[in-house]
Amino acid sequence: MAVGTYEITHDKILESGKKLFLENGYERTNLRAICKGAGITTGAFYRHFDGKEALFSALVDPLINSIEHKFKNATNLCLDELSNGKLAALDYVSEEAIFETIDFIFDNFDLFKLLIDCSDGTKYSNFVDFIVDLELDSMERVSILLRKNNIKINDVNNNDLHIIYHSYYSCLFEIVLHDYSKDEAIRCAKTIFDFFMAGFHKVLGLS
Amino acid sequence: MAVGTYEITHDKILESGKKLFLENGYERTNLRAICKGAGITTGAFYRHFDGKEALFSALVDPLINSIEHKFKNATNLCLDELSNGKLAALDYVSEEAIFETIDFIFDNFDLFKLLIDCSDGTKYSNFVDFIVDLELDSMERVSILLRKNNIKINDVNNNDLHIIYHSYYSCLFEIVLHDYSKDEAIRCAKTIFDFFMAGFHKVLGLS
Amino acid sequence: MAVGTYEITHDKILESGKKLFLENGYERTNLRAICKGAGITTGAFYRHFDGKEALFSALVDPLINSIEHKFKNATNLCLDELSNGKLAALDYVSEEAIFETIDFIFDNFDLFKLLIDCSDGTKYSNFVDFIVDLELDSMERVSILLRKNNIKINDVNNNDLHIIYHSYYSCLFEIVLHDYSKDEAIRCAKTIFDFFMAGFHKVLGLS
Amino acid sequence: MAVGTYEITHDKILESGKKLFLENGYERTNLRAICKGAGITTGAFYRHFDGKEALFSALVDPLINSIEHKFKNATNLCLDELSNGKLAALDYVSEEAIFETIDFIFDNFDLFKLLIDCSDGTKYSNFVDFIVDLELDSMERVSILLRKNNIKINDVNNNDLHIIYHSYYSCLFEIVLHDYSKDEAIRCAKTIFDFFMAGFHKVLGLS
DNA sequence: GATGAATGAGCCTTCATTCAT
DNA sequence: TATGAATGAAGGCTCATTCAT
Repeated sequence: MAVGTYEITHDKILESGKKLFLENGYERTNLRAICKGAGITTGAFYRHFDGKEALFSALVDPLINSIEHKFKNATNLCLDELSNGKLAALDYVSEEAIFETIDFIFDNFDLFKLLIDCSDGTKYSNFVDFIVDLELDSMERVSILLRKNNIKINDVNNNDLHIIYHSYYSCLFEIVLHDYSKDEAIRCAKTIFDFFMAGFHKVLGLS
Repeated sequence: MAVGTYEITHDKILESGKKLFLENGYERTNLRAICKGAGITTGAFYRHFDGKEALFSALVDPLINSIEHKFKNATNLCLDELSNGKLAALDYVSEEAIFETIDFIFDNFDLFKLLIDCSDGTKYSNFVDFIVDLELDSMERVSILLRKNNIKINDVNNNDLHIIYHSYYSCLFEIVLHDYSKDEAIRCAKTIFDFFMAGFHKVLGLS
Repeated sequence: MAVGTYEITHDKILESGKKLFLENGYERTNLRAICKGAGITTGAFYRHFDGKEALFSALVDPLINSIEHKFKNATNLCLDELSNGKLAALDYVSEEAIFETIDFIFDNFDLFKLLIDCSDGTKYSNFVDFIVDLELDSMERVSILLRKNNIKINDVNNNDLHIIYHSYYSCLFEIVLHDYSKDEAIRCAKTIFDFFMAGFHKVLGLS
Repeated sequence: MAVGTYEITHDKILESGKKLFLENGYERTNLRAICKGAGITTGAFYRHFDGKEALFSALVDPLINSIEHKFKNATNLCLDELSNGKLAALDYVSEEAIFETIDFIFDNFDLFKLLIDCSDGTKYSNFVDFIVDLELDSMERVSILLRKNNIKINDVNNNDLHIIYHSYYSCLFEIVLHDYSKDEAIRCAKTIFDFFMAGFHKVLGLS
């Protein structure tokens, strides 16, 4: 598969942009620096992206889509199993699931860092809230099914839940962003899993 | 105590700065607007503050100092009591303590919001980490004393603790920043207290 | 009346802008050149005007308002006299009136040139149409009154009238913009008055 | 006559250029858009035209030449007939002639619109003046001959004549540019013919 | 001491044109 | 010969800060 100069430059811009956004944040990064980093002039940039925000989006949108997809799939899987009477699906927030998430974050380390730490001034500045909303949507659909199956689950105020899940995801992201090695991250994840599961059981009233 | 025009102007600048930083964030707020809001000229501004960042510091440093002070006092009190054999001090992260914290945050609502949500681009952008470091310093000194008294407490990796406490404080701040009324905030705090205490007990191995 | 440096600079910008807009047209004039002509930096410019188009508006709006005012007054005067039975008011497009108009255009020579020849790219690019609309509005109100007084006036298609009046006003403006001396302009106006009056009488069926 | 791909591309560029110039005017149209519209690359464009202005010229020059030709022919015809004693030639500004002109403008609608409304920023921006100069040249030659034949014709100042004819042609073009249907345009032309003929007779002193 | 006009470097973006491939 | 990526100068505009008055 031949790769033309367009693709090469395109990637150089993405790379340079990612590097500088990570270093300085979105707003404090200027286009000239990105272009210099990519070895091109500012004029050339606009052949590849519509502007600074578009570059940020190009970096980050694939991850956003991937996350949405993952949530949708996980939820559907969970609902299917519950419909089929397999209550074990409840454990979809299992230790295993967390490790998968850690894996996923590690695989997209830079992009997560971009979204969490460097997105101030873009439409992505509330990324964690976006994730939490996905989670709560999913949770609500699962809860309805659980109650139909006469499984008790505490009725927690939705805003409180939001805050708790915000905390949970922030925490997950912190693991990765703390410059842990992956092994350390996994060890840490175990601790955090214990920590939060205790909380979830307490608050949601899971047995 | 007479208050001269200097002080009046000074306060007006602080107020205008606070208002605009809260609305737009540090970076997207411009000095001219702050001056206009304070009813002064840009030239006059520099008689009061060394620049934009200095204004932000002036707003926020008192709170920072106050927090440092509070931590130091609480820690010393705790250590004193432990030295005197009163182990109940362990409960200093009690429900009551959380309510005190909530109170404190509410009393300094704007400044906390400034530090947490609007400090991007200043040296305060990692405010929560600063808080967590205070907490962990305190904790370490307490732990040492506890172990001397043969009270078992799990040995948790310091970075993991950092992450967990980061999560904890983020969560506390979120309560306030969610535009809850104070009553709602207190109700929410109860939930969150239950949630996190479960986690702390689990991870620290408190009985 | 003291004139501060602000006013001096303000006027210098207006002057420089007018000069360059007249020389190159709105679009081909750049702000840096205007500023250079005014002896200031681009930054200083924005203390005086919100931007390039705002500068153009500042130059031209007083004239626009003045024209609107003139039309309103003339129309009301005419309607009053007609109501009082003074049919001579019909002659408000008299030779005398044209000379007044010529005077007025000469007194605002640069601004008219700006609006007619140099406004491409601004919201004023259809200035002559604006004038014609004022004229036709006025005309319609007068016509209604005339017909009430049983004075016959041909019913000309409104679009045709628009075109004719467009032609008439373009012509008036051309007199001035042709770099005539005022004396020559007045002589020319006489010719043009004869020319157009013949046409108006023919088409409107005035006796 | 075979038409190669070169010719096809050439025409596509002309078409795309015409379309976009008409939509946005010369200056606000950019070459990249023209190329995109023609389905070619910017590089290819320069194989066909020397630049943006050259493209505009290529669109418009044939019409300019055709107009010049028409004027020359009409003048010569008129002069011939006058030489032969056929004074009726004077009527070459007849109703019929106007309709012919209207026809001609309609047949070249886009190009006229280009020259009149969209040529700002090109050397064609004073198209109407160009036409008027042709008319006046012609007129002068006819006038000389008329006077030789002892036919009286008022001696009108040349600049005044320029202004009047400018008005006349602007008006003619307005008919077409007003988005009239052809039938409406012809009706309007009748009105305008009456209007201007009255003026011409008055000013030139034609019987 | 206060004023506020001015600075000047910097920002993002546009575009006719060129030239290595 | 055609491509289209790249140029590079210019555009309008912003803003923390300075300094003559």
